[in-house]
Formats: sequence, C-alpha cells, structure tokens
Amino acid sequence: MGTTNKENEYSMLKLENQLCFPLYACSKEIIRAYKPFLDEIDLTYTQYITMLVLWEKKEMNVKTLGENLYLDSGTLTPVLKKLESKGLIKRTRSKSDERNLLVSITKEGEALKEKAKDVPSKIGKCVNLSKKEAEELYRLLYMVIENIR
Amino acid sequence: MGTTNKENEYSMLKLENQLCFPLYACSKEIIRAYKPFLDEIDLTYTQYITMLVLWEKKEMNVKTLGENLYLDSGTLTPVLKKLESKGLIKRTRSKSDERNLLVSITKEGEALKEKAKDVPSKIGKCVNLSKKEAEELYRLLYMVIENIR
DNA sequence: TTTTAATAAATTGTATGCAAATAATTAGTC
DNA sequence: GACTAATTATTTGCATACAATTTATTAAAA
Repeated sequence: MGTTNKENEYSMLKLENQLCFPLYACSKEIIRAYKPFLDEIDLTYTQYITMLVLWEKKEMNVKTLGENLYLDSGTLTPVLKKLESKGLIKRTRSKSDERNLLVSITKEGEALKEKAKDVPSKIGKCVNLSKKEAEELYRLLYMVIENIR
Repeated sequence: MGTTNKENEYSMLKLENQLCFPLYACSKEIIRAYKPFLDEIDLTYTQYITMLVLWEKKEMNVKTLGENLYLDSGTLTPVLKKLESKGLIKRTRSKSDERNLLVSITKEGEALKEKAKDVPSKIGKCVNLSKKEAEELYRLLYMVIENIR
C-alpha cells in the first residue's frame, strides 16, 4: 500500500513494456521483408513509397509529396534526384510559382507499376494476418499517429 | 464478372491500402515524440533503447545486445562508442573469449536511469490509447514480427 | 515601390540502419 | 599441432531521416 519499491518504480523502463519498441522493430522488419521483392524492380523502400504516391497522383510538388509520406525535403531531394536519374520521374519547376518543384511520373515510371503490381500481395503473405486483424492494426496505428500529431 | 479493370488490378498499390506505411509512419512519429523528452537526458532514440536493455541486464556482449534490439553490430558499434564517450557504459573484451566485447553499465549510466524514469509515462500520455487498445496493438505488432521472421 | 515576411527546395551536419568485406580469435578436423 | 570453419566486432559504402541553415522566389506591408 503505502510502500513503493524500485521494481515498480522502474518497471516501465523495460524494453518489453514500451509500445515504441515493437513499433520500431516491426517497421524495420516489414521494410526488410520488402527488400527481396523491391530488389527485383530495383527500388529501395523509400523510392517505392514515393512511386506509390506518384502512380496514383501523376504529379505533385515536393511539399505535398512530403506531407503524404511524412518526409521533409531534406530526405526527399536526394531520393527524387535518384528516381530522376533512373528515368522514372521528371523534376520541373512550376511555371506559375518557381518555388515549387513539380515531380511527375514518366512513361518508364508508369511501366514499372505493372512490375510492382504483385508486391503488396507477396508482403501480405509474409505478414500473414487475418483481414480482421489487419484492419484492427491499421486502425490502431492511425489512431496513434493522429494522437501524437 | 469476366471483366477486370485497371482500378481493381492496381488498387492494392495505393499508399493507404498498404499496412507497411502506417507502421513506418507511426514508428517515425513515435520516435519524434520521444525527442523532446530524450533531449532532456541527452540521449538519441537508439542510445535510449540501448540503455533500456543495459539498465535491466547490466552487462551483455554486442551480439546479444543486437538480438535484443534487432540491430546489427554495424549499427551498434558507433552507438556504443558514443555512449562510452559519454561515460554511460564501458566496453571491454571478454577474458574467456576475446571475440566478445562486453558492454557494461557505469555508475553514471545507472544514475541516468533515475532521470529517465518518467519518460515512458510521458510518452504514454502522447500516444493516448486505452489499456485495452495498447495491449491489442502490442499483441498484433509482435504477431507480425513473429510471422515475418 | 521598397522593404519585410513567408514559403519551398536544397544544402549541411549528425545519427542511424544494413549489406558486404575485413580482421581477430576460437573451435573443429585431419 | 597445422589447417580449415566458424564466430564476433569493426570497417566501409550506400541510403535514409531530420534539424537547422541557406537560397530563391513570391506575398504582404509600410
């Protein structure tokens, strides 16, 4: 009752008791799981999620892209230069506002979509959650993201 | 029925439909949430989770530490050198097997535990999940980690 | 309109994170 | 015991990530 001991006082300071750790570990493990599939289409994980957005939206400035991916221009600039050097995207300054860099997908970039088509289902097999579990996980993750921000 | 369209064929290739992305984003956001609290005790996130293990286990070789943290020696070596330069840990080769580097906590490292004591509850407030939700998230994350490995 | 403030990318500096190669040590095999 | 595995860290190279600064451009204010 009125007694506290070191066990209780510090028990939260255990790796296993911190939600952050499985989140961090799980994120890294799932990115590692993507690697063999992404190697086949010569994309890194960051390049892949960038292409995911562009396959859907076709054109976007760096700022909006960063808001979609939760990445800043310091991270995106080198990624986008790399994707451009591979011929998958084009980088052009906006005519109406030269501060904006417009990132748009090329024909080669569009073509890659076909090769990337099966990646999600392959990963789904690795993750191996039921539809219900996946939805619950998805819901909880976005809840945490919302709460933190 | 017999008709397929591009919408369905590629619908999984949307950022919002991939479980990996909220995982990746949530992990980064939660690490970002730690930053102000960890700044107060002058630790980076990686240094912090390393200290978590050492506060509990006192001494450990690099390999075992890496298994606990899901990190390899290429990542850990510079982190451990940094922690040693701060006086929080000691690095010594094992007498019985010189291949092993024993990482052990110092008095200063022990003392830091007191200052780190309240970090988990502060983060808990930011994450703001119910006990039930946190347990469910925890369970699902470890399930994914198990399934992937 | 000149000045100031705000915005968008790029750059710089620091810290990860991982694969692959290397070095040092120990264990196993002949 | 000499030779070959295997094991453990370290190093190297590449790719993020992010804070802070800088540069270029546009918007707003005086």
